[in-house]
Amino acid sequence: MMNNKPSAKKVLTLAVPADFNFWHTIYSHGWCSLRPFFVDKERHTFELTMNLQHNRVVRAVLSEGNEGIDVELSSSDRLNRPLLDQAKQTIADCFRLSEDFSEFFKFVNRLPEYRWMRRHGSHRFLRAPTVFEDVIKTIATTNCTWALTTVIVNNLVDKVGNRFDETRLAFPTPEALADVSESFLRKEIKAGYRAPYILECARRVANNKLDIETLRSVAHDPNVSTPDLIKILRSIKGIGPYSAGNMLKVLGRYDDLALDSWVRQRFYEIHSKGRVVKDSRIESFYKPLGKWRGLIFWLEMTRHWHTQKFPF
DNA sequence: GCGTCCAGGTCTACC
DNA sequence: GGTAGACCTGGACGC
Repeated sequence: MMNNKPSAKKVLTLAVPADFNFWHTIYSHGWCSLRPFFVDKERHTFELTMNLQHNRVVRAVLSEGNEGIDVELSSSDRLNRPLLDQAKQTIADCFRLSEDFSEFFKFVNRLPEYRWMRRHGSHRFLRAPTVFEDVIKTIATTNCTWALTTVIVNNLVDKVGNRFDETRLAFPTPEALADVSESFLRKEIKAGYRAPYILECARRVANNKLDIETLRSVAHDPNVSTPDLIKILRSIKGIGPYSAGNMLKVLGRYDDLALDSWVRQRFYEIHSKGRVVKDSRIESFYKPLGKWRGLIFWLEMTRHWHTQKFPF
């Protein structure tokens, strides 16, 4: 769908919880530097372009306001009440504004070495408008440099995404991705051996064989165990132990460390004077932190990012 | 300039 | 169940 002439605009403010920190949430992990997200360091705004109902593409420019998140919405279509509500809900989901962290704060408050996490405000993992987008981006992070991840995601958005205007596009829908060929994903998107994984996931979602968008609510269901949730995630080809752990955090479960080479290196620097240690050593180090260990681990590894407004 | 290594891993075959 | 090898790409590094 071509939305070349954005005509409708709407300005509003989203209320935020008391523990919310706008920039620390945006820089909670690397997602903010992957399109369609965009950090404008000159204007101090955060942009996202999203697919909404009936294939409409809406752009949101967000900034830190006195009363919450100031939002400027643009669309080529009339921003009627249902579209407006969906845009607000999508932004709230990306920032996970409805997630209650009071239990986490009580937990870290008992631990002097982690008490700073209560005031820090980077505990809400930024996530994409859809679980599908989070999964495809996670697959794009595996076994490659961050530079290649950026190339893959940029190509997906530029070549398969829904257009908002000349330069801004939303992430491809499962239906759009399901329609491309494996060779296109390999050669044009540079996804390499990940191509069949991306394609299979898109086709399963597009054909209603995988109900991926319910996973956010499933993750908050206390009756679903983490091993069961991992089993569901691992059923998606291309999602291995690291990717499942990363997805758990994005979904809202924190009892997995999601070890990759970057966090391992950070652990070595912080806790073993740069000396390489076994994964089991890292696991046992954080085991006493129970269901919050994945979150505490990540916040500790990335604490240095937040000494500046734009860490990367 | 060229070759090699490895990076924010996963899958499959084989034992 | 554990492990070795293959897999795309591109940047860093040594020569």
